[in-house]
Amino acid sequence: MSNEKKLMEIYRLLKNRFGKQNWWPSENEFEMMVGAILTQNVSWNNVEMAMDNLKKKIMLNPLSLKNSSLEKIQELIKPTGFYKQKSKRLMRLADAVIESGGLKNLFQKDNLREYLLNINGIGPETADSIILYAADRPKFVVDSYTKRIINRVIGYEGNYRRLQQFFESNLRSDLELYKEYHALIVELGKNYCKKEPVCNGCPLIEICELGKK
DNA sequence: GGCCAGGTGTAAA
DNA sequence: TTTACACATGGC
Repeated sequence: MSNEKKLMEIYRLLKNRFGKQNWWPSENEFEMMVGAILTQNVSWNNVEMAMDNLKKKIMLNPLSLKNSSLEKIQELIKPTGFYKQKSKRLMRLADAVIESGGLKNLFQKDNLREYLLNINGIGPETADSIILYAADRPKFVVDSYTKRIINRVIGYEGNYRRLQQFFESNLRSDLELYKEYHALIVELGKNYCKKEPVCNGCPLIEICELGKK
């Protein structure tokens, strides 16, 4: 089976099992970006606690963050861990949005990805998540689940760039497909294909090559 | 109590 | 270019 067909078959199986995901879970684009930074190396459950704290203090907008203090932000986002680093990252994000003249202008930059990557604290996954789920542009997001699952199921390995190329060259460039595919991979990763493989009941078991080696 | 979670920056080989 | 390490809280 070609890689193209494997990727679509994996998508079909995941969608059949888990249904439509409707990612990203957020009320607006800025909230989405804040969540993208807060979820770095932390489970979404922790992010929700921090988001609630920020909402209660009406902090989920660029100006409020910029006019706040690092100490105040740190207190509110503590549940997500790495709070000293992440408070600075949120501050830089707010600065970038304001400096760009708002979200519309930010998202319309033709060098959006490079612009985001130049913000200290935004790496490839965070940048691509923002591009896909906030700016609504078809960019395939790769995370640790993606690397592990593709390695186990297809036997393909590589760094971020290589994995992203693998998906983008074997899938049609489709906004909704990319959004749902990444969300479905995360859903699978949370339940199966963990570091110690959980294959019992995995929807990909029939095309997974684990154990054939 | 130990492991893991929707990464990133920095330093060093 | 790759690898090692710090960053930190909450759930199971």
